[in-house]
Amino acid sequence: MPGRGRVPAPTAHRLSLYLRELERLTALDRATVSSRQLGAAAGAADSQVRKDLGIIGHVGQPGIGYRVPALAAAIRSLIGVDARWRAALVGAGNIGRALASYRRFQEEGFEIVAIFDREPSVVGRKVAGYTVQSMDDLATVVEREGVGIGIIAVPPDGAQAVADELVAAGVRGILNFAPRRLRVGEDVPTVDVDFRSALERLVFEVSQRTGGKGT
Amino acid sequence: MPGRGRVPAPTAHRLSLYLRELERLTALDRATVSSRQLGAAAGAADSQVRKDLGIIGHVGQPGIGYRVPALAAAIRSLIGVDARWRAALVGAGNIGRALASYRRFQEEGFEIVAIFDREPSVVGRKVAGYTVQSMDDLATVVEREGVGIGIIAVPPDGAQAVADELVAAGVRGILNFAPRRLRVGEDVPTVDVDFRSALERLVFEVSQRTGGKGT
DNA sequence: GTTTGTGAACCGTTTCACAGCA
DNA sequence: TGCTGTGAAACGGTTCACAAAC
Repeated sequence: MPGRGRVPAPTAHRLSLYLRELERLTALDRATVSSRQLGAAAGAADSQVRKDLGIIGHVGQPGIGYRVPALAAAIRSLIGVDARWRAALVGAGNIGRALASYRRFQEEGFEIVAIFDREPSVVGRKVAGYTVQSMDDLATVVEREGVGIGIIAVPPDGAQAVADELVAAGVRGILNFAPRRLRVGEDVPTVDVDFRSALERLVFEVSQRTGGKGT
Repeated sequence: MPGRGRVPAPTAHRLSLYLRELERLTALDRATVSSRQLGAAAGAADSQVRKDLGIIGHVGQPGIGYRVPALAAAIRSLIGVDARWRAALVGAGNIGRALASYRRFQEEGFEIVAIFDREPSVVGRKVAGYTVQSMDDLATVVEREGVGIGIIAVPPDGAQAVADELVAAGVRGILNFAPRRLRVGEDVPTVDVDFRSALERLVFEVSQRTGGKGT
């Protein structure tokens, strides 16, 4: 597997979408896919798909396409989801509870091993089968359980403090659901998921498209 | 307000982040911001911020910066969130329930007016103060309540059918939480929010950064 | 001195086009 | 014929640099 060079961010995002489609095709017992089909599922041109997959190496067969299981395995290996990842979730509010119950994570090699909350009245409560723990135990649990990823699902004002604690505890990456940009070291990647921003982007598109506003 | 030209997608996204920061500054009673401050809050260069805000017109004052309330109002107007937007939520599962309870939406001019679910056993149940309605009533409610936005929070296999029904009912844009690309008409914009894809992007970054996988 | 607004240069991704292979 | 792999061209967003304004 050659091509250990820099992978552009847009490509990384699309690889994830290709994998999603490959898993669907696996369930349907399809043996091969063309770059065109893959592109349709990810909203990309076929030439784009071939460029993206080029970083993996020569995995396609001219005239045939890509072998579904082999390509899925190659992408998983490249992304790093062929290994198991253990995550700590901070925040037992609405979003935190939904994430804790979200089956799809577990199915894909991600495992939430513990839930934390700053609020004393919430600590000790049962949430989706987990007992909410105190932030005081964060560092201990991260080390003992070998947690690699922190998930932040707390209100914006508390997000930075939680991020600092997660980094100090030894987490290697953060998934942030709080609508606030986190300041962390260069060596700790952060990915933001912001519902409101997504909704605003949508409303903007709608307004541009139809001119009118509201409703 | 000139500059009614095409707005690049990355710019639209950043405008939303600028607005987020402007609201924070408003709460702090700050009168002005510089492009540098705004950039820090959105992860962009100061020159980038000035270019982005350039589409609004001459809103900044050299030597001073941008007036917080005026800029916030200008961005809101540009995005279209100065008007109220009514949304219909489809899917009363984990994510749907979290979204229904998510206060931040309501605060910002977005209002979920009804929740629907295909599952008969769920219809009629109370969720976050709403009574879950049958999909049969979708078109009626969309028209009667003047719903402009559809939110999809159902499993992937049902997403496309729901999208079709929403479009047929007259929705003007779709916020999609299902991990599946939707095929809808060009005139109905779609914005995807995909947790798993976000997690995979994060894991990829971590793997690249540290070389190692897992944990 | 500080900070905006903007044309120009820069850079990286996307698209094109076609040779090569099944 | 169908489809991949890949240089080369095209495109569009980002960064630079500086004149103008406060």
